[in-house]
Amino acid sequence: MANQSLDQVFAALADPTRRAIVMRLCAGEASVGELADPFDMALPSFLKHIHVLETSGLVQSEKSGRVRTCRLSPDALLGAEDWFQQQRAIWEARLDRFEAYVMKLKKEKERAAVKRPSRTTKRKGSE
Amino acid sequence: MANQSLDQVFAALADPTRRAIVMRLCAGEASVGELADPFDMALPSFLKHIHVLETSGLVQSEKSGRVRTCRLSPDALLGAEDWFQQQRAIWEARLDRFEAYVMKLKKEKERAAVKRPSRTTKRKGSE
DNA sequence: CGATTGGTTAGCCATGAAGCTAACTATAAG
DNA sequence: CTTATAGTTAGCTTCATGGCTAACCAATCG
Repeated sequence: MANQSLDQVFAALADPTRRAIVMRLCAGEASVGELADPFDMALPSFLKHIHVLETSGLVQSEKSGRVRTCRLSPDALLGAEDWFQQQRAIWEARLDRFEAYVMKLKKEKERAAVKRPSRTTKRKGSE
Repeated sequence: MANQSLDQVFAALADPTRRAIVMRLCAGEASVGELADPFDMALPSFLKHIHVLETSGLVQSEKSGRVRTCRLSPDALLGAEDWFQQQRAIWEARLDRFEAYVMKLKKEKERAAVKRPSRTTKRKGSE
């Protein structure tokens, strides 16, 4: 469910047109026509992008009269951002452990160097 | 250039298999075989995913002997995370402005209510 | 050397994504 | 009522993606 959503959010953001739309909507809501204006693209093609953004949950829209107004719905965006932050947390934890490991190795090497100087300490550093 | 890269990074992350690989690699490097093991997928299919991750810049790999070892290269990941943070910054700035605007409206309405009480104040709240 | 393991290449297929035009609906505007 | 505007639907083409099998290196192991 959340995975499904991540699939769709990332897929939606993989397209430069759609990223541009999201960026535009960050600055405030807009009608389909206003959104489509900067793009050299037929309206039906453009509408598909809007639809992709809607089904990904990144954008909501509502029609009043003959104009459809789109706004960003930031939840999906935040969800994706969370994913990055989780990965980064894991990554950084690992780096810390790795660094600690390297420091340990270094100290052991120093101690060994004191005990028996001049020996090409072979390091078996497979991760 | 950076846009091109964002395209590829987001496209890479739109696939659950590839996200799983990235998550796995956050915990440390691994060989192609180790990475492929949890997945019920033919090796050539799996290799394509690895390749997508490599061309997106998310993963680096190097072959020694007959085993190819993959590691995460966090730059692309951080680049994508930056994109989110920029959008969020813009979004939040807008929200602040919007809130200020609403507060202003509210105060004006209050002042108006004092001047001439009992009148259905029609709000022209477009944006 | 011969067999095994780990990865790779080539090529096929089905599906989906991204673009288009043409034609249609429905609300404003004159 | 008529026309223009804003969006929508249908249907087509083209190309990319994700999966497969079969066959092929190239290191290791026995």
